[in-house]
Amino acid sequence: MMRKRPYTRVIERLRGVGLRPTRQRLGLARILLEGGDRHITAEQLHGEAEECGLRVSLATIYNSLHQFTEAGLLREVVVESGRSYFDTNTSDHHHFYNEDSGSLHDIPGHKVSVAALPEPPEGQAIARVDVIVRVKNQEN
Amino acid sequence: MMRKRPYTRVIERLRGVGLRPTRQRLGLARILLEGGDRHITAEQLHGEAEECGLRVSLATIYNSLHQFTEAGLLREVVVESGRSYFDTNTSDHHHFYNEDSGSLHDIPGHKVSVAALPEPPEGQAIARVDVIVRVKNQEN
DNA sequence: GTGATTGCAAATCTTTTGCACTAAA
DNA sequence: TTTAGTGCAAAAGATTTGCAATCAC
Repeated sequence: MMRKRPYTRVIERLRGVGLRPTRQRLGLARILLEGGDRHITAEQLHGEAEECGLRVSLATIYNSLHQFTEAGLLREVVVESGRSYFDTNTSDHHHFYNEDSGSLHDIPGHKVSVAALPEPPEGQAIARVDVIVRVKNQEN
Repeated sequence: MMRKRPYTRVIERLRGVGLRPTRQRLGLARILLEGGDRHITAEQLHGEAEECGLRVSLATIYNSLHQFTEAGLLREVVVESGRSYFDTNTSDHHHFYNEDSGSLHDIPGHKVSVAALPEPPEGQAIARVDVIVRVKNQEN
């Protein structure tokens, strides 16, 4: 009833992190930020954009994913060389990664405790701690 | 004094995991297994092989790295999409990864404790838990 | 011998780049 | 306007593949 300008929230969100809300960024942000938590590759996002009727080149997909990540709207998850996943859940958490299927699932941060980390080498500061629990199907 | 056949140990090691000790595999195994603990890429290993006067194609480097990993002689460490590191230390441990320099350092397994892991999803078993402590140079 | 292994070159796949064109402010 | 953003096509890497030649046993 009150939504005269339906995407106001996403537009504000982009502006808030210093990104001009172009048609492409707006469309991608809606796909990424309005669904629930998910893990997506550049190629998948490209496919979803097309399904939504949004015309975006792969180059722009990559640009946007990196800009969103830099801005803190996404988080990059590296579990497999040669393919990057982007996680729409930016809160403190870790991952289950199934090496057979390639599927990723969140583990809430409070479910894992990493204790007694050693000090990082001189002149370096911890940016993040990633815990990846690699699982396999029991059949194999 | 007693070493009539100098590479016997490496040959046995390869045979032990079911790999025929060819000239290439033997040379690579010596580079990889006889130095201390290290993290190496396919390209780096290729370079070192050449320095040692060992002629090996990149295809064989990749084949060998994967065969050695499968056999438990190496461990693959994924910290960055688009580049694989192979770790000659196969004991229980984790890693510091410097995102500025790309350098990897071991953290002994007993220095980190991961507590209270949730059960993996139905029908799946934990294969390994990787902890990657991402650090950055303080200047940046 | 003969089956495993290798090398080469081409192919594949993901990601990045350069630059002319387009659009947001 | 004018500067940021986009698309395209080409380039760049890393890794894989197909297949004939070679090697270990």
